[in-house]
Amino acid sequence: MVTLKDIAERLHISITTVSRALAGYSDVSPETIRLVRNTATEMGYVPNSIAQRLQKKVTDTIGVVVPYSAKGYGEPFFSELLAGIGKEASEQGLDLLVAYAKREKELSFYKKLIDGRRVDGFVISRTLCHDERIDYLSSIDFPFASFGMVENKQDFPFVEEDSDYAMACVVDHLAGKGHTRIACIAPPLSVMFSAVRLRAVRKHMELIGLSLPDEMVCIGSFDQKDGYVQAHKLLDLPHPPTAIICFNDSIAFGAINAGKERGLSIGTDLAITGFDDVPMAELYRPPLTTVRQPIADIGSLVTKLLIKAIQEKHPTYRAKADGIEKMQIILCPTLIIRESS
Amino acid sequence: MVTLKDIAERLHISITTVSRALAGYSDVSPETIRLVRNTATEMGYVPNSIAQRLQKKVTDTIGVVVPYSAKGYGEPFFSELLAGIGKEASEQGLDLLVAYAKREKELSFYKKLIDGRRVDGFVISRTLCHDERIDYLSSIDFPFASFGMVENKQDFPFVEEDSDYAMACVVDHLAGKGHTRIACIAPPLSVMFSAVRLRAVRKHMELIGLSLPDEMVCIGSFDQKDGYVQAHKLLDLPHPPTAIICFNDSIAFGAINAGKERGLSIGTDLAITGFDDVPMAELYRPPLTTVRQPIADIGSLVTKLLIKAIQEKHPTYRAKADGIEKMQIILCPTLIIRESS
DNA sequence: GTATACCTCTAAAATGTTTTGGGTTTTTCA
DNA sequence: TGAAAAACCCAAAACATTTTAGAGGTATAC
Repeated sequence: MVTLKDIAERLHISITTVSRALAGYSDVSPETIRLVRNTATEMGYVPNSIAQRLQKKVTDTIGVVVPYSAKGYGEPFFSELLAGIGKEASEQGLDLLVAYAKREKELSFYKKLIDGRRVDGFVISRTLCHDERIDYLSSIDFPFASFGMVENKQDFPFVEEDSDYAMACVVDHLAGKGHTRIACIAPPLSVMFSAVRLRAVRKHMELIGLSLPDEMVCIGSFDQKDGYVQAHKLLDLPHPPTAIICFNDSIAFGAINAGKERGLSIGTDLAITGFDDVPMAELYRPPLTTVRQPIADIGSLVTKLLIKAIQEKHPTYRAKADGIEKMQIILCPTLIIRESS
Repeated sequence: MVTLKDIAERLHISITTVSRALAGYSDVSPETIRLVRNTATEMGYVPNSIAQRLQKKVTDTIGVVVPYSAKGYGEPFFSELLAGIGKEASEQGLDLLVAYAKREKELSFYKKLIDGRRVDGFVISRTLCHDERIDYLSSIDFPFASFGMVENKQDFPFVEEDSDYAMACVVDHLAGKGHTRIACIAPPLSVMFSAVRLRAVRKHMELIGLSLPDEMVCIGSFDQKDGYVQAHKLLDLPHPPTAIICFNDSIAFGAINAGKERGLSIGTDLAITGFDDVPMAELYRPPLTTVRQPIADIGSLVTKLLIKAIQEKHPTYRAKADGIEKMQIILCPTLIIRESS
């Protein structure tokens, strides 16, 4: 492996000059710069990134901790988000370090990566209303950006969707079809997006004169199986709903299956909506009415926010988040109406 | 941040001794070891992994390059595999570096990560019959392990499923239901698994006296949309098939949709089988008959193979692949019969 | 009583880079 | 012609660790 020293010896100049020539400092003559750069490429020089990192006290790496539970790994949500983050990182010349941690060990992974100086910052997703990751990272002033806000804190970089608007669209759409008994299937309300979406649904139903009684709100998990179970519960009620708002697409797929199993015609007898618009939504039968959130693009956006946050600590940071002004971004999602409603 | 030097100064001993005490060398007295370790934890010492890496010439990081095309990111296949790799890596104390590269830039990402000495080895997946990644890595003797073999080379670590057996099961199952006009929808045959599976299907059909004419073999892409298109093509034939073997689950979902659209009853009029058994397979309507490959577990297994390969270069490597003997592993998949056939 | 082995510790080198703080030569301008 | 300024270059320190090679002392063996 060829090093700066090798180049220096070959050209009979100092290592310093080689380093500065490659970096394009103005106190190196244009000739020398040209000469050094040519020899470097000719000799196949590639900087040793580890040595660079040791010296610069920067890792050029961003971290993502993906939680996993025993029952299953990759929810489509995380893989989409990861792809967006990874794409942006790769384009900016940053490495993406992914750690898979059991839920209960999650925070210790953040600590380990920070203490080992292995990442410059984190992308956080699926925030909780009170999120210990965010509390911890803010408390030690370590750079991060998140997809999702939290209940008690506002002064950190995040991307959030306008749930109020999204749910208003969904409720209006269903009410417009004549539905009055509308139910919800939600993940645990400790999860920020779940709490926010439920609040939004309730608010808009009341606004248009509908009520959302407690038995019409089912709290479960994130996945299809749970959507199936919760939908059956709802349909077992003495006055079952005619429309079910599911807080993500996986849940909605499960709910559709439950409805079908009871011989209901999804879209006419029973309306079902999702949230996210994962690729499968369009291709499911019937195709799912849902709220589009371009998750991969959001991943890129959060990454840009993170880069900006890191830059403020390291003004000479290699990656630049051009065109990013605000530290908090609220996206406006769109309702995609398909046959399930 | 506390360093070895800080500990050494506090205890009035040398940096060397601190280092060796923490590492548990036998030429440090038990007392000193105890003292040093206590002070280290008390002071909150965490080794600077970058400095360690520079010295040890090892990164404790494994790399995965995920290809993406313009139209879509995370196929379920990659996210499952990634989860398995990540889980294993995290358990072994290794970092997982994920790069997202456009197909045409894929090889250059490998080179970049190697030249920048950023990973100790790679996990490769979805091999091609002639795979330039494998050619390159073997040629420079850089450690890797793959999910999938290649046509012209046998002496590298890989995990492969027994396609011959799997396809024999599928063909027997369909033939047992009385199907004689059986078709295939396959990804490009330059992809190793696609070529191998097609060969296996053909072989077993001939073995039981059936033929697989050319018009019954559709070559397309990997995704649902393509499955849909190809299935329509097959059903447009003068003598359409009564069973379609899809070479992965996504393709099968698309084929099911195409069949439904024509008013065919999937499972009775038209049998459809998939491959992989992704979580959605069980939950699709109708549930998909498919070949189970535990992709996440395979990810872990390939990672273990990789660790073993790295160990052979660095006998002192931190991660150990215990219980891994062979360098090539052929897994026996199982046919999961559901309602789609 | 001397040689040997052993136990415990350490100074210095090495890893490959960037930065600091000059140093030397050449150019510019009065 | 002399002084100041500019242009170009470099030695050494620093980053935090591990390894090498050996020092100094005590215990063991003959």
